[in-house]
Amino acid sequence: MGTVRTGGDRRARRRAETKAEILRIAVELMEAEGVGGLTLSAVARRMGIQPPSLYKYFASRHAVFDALFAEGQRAFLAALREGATRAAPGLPALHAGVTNGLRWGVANPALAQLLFWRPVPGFEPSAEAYEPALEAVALIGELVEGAVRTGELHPSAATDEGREVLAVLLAGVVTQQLANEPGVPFDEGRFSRHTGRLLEAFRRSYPPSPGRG
Amino acid sequence: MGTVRTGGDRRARRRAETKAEILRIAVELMEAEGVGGLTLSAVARRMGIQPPSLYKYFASRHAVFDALFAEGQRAFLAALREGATRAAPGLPALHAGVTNGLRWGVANPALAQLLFWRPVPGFEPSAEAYEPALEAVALIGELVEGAVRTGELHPSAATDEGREVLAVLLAGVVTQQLANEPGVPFDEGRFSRHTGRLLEAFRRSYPPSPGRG
DNA sequence: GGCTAAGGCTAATAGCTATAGCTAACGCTA
DNA sequence: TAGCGTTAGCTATAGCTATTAGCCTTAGCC
Repeated sequence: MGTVRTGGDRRARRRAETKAEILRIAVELMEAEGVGGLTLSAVARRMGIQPPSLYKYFASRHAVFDALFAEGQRAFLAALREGATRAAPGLPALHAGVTNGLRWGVANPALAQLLFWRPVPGFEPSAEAYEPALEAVALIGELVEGAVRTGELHPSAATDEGREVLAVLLAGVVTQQLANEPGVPFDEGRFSRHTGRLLEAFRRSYPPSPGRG
Repeated sequence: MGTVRTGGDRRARRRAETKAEILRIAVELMEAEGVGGLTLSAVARRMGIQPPSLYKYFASRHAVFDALFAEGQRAFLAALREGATRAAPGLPALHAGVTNGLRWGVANPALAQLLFWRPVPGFEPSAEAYEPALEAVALIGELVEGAVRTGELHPSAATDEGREVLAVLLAGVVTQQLANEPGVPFDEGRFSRHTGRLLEAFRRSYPPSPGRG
């Protein structure tokens, strides 16, 4: 069927640029109107084209959300990684990674809501989009294990239990901050400013020498 | 301008019943389709009437959400109170109240999402609907103060900081449980089952005799 | 028992997603 | 550089949605 396209350089680049522009505008609108309030019509208006033209780039509104979910997961994972590698291995890396992840979440409320809540009825991320989420979970697990290896946390921190408790803390910070003080930066947030305190409580819940907690 | 209706017994009761039925069906649909996915058309279909007829009972879709928000807040507050009064004053009351509140949240996912997240674009609860939320915050504050008075928590727990940290823990449990394991009951939830552990961590963060934590 | 208002209806508007099918021009390939 | 296929736009349309306007019947209060 037809010629196999090997080159397609310029066209492919234009197409990728347009897709990126659609996603960029979508995020802007989601931050203004709410994640579930995104309409393709509004995106098209902003771009100066007609709504059906968007379907040349994304198969459906859900496909746009899926691309945003994937983009968000990758960015969140990158934030975790970047924070973790900036600090010394062990507890400092865990602390810095998680804090940088939360910082990203507060700075990117629309994408963060897409990742942590279920704001779009009927939307479920595809397996590909969800893959970096698994990586993020794995990375956090490794960071906890690192702190166990350095003797800063009890080994029981690196179990399902420990990871789940940590996940609750992270989700709690992002949720409260985004739900109650949208737009307020991380360092000034009435809830996000307790991140350090909460991680400290986590540490104290898994003291390296058992029996002293 | 017309006659002032003082009686209106039967009519008023029928009307109240119909409004309650609308809200009941709305909750059912929200649990099935997602909170933001509620449509008045679906409610009307389920009731066997035409969509415009619903406007005799609620001024708009947002008004339905407002009524649900108010109902949810009252129920959540009641759950907190009921749990708290069942246990001994002090830390047990705080523990029991908060746990019962979370239990309500997990058992009522649609209403809980409406209270804790922002799932409906453009919807902001009215002042009346929000009033019980302030009461709930006040009640939790009183429970913390109670535990301070009994010497089970450090006085600093009864500050904005302590209340905010507690709020993060509660929001975290509900968020993770509802987002990742919808439908799973409280006692079996991968996240909700850590409620006790998290409250214990909170307690340990505010030990009565300072300097030992 | 009569009148009023409640509570249903249909019709119509405007906005949404999504599909179908048309057309012009972009840019790859020969 | 000429040709041609694909792309990326368009309009029209179907089938949803919320919401308003206006009609009409009947329940039930006084």
